[in-house]
Amino acid sequence: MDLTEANELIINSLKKNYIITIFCSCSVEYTGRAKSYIARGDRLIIIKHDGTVLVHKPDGRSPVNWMPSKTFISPIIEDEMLTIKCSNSGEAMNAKIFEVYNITAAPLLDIEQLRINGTESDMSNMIYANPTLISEDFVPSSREEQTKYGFLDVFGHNGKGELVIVECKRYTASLDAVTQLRRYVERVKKTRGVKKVIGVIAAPNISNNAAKMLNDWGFTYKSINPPDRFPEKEKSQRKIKEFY
Amino acid sequence: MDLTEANELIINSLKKNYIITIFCSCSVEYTGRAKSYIARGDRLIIIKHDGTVLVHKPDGRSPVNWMPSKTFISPIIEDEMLTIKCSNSGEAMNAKIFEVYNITAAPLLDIEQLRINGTESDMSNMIYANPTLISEDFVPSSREEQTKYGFLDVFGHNGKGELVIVECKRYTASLDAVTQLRRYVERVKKTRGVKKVIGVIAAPNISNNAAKMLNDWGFTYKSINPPDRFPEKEKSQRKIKEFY
DNA sequence: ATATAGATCTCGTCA
DNA sequence: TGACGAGGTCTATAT
Repeated sequence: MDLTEANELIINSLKKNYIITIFCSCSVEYTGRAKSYIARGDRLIIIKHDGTVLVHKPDGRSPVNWMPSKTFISPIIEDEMLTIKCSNSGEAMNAKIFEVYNITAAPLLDIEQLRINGTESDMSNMIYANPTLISEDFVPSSREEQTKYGFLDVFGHNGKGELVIVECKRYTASLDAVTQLRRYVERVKKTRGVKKVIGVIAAPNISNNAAKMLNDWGFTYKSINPPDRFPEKEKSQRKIKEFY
Repeated sequence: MDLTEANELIINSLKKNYIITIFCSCSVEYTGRAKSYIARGDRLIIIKHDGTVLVHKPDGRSPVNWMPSKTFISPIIEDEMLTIKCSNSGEAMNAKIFEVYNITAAPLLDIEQLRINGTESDMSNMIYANPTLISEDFVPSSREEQTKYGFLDVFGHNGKGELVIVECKRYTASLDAVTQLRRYVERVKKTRGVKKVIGVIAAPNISNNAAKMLNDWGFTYKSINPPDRFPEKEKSQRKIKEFY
């Protein structure tokens, strides 16, 4: 397709707030949070009506380059190339198009929103509703709340005056999860001025190193699967006991 | 476009390993790592030759639904709808297409790879090459290495026999950054059997809470801008001294 | 606007 | 293959 023709089509489609897909050969340079460059190759460029721009290689899940919504987009013919100039406050991306194979533009209407479950939030709700998943004596008092101690997945006590903090993870709990729990436990200890706070990791699995660190810090692990997931494969089940 | 015709076009394009874009009205259900559903709306579906599938709403940077590469894709006419059935080990996504506005399919060839700089890795390299950025007496001995102590951004000593660990962050250092540093410091202390290890956060900014935690743990903060970035705005500069 | 933490995170790397 | 950490992460939420 002729580049001048392509340029006009893009400009008209931008005016109409169409979503635009461009099959083309292009190079892309980016400056902003980092700097990047990719030499000429065949790619798919997507321009959305909110100013989002995506550049996709022929494979891979993630765009090789992109600009977030509210980006200012101005296509221009320059040096016999069609350059899509994109900029916002602090970032700039230029896609230099050498050849256009196809342009499609259309208005798309979508007022629906994704409904999802099986998230970490659902997991903490499940635990809140079924506290015996943690222990027989666990009494939850808040869930997923920005308390003055910070954001705690599930917070409560054990009926003996000891506070309990549960940190949920949907997958294998890592060192990060344990340090996170530790941070929460210490904050509550400090704020409440108590010596003992029970810290619990609730996750389907826990990594070897994380389990060791958990043990070092006197926390406990409870194997819990998040709701609405495929059952874990047996081989990936870890036995927490082996670490004690 | 007729759904049967669309179905055949998709099947043929899949056989040829083309990248396929579908402007359509569809609903999408997903089961796997979570469960999700989005009701009928206009969307752009992208199928790549490596088995990646993306479903994009008319706005927003991220796909509303997706399947990773190596997904098995089988389009089928069912109940007067064109369903794109996608599955791999553990996940399944079905896009039920009610109406097709446009299908474009083409072979794209791209052998180029993105070259990028200004990452955290570049930042640790910069510090390694210019140790006085941290302090006058800092002597780095390794950078970004998976040592037996774990992954350390920059590791060295101060010439007085005291070990120094530098954790780099490209943006405002958060509580997470401090807990991470703390984990590294303790690991090195334990492994080397020394009482004192100097922990340093190198970042352009640090959050208020992170600075307090840093102070509590006796670590230090050094304001350093990562290379190849736009200069920080003055207003966003934090004064570390106010926390001490 | 900043801070915080999750995500169907994705992606690379290294043991 | 799992573990670990970065990312131009993105996104939502709370302050």
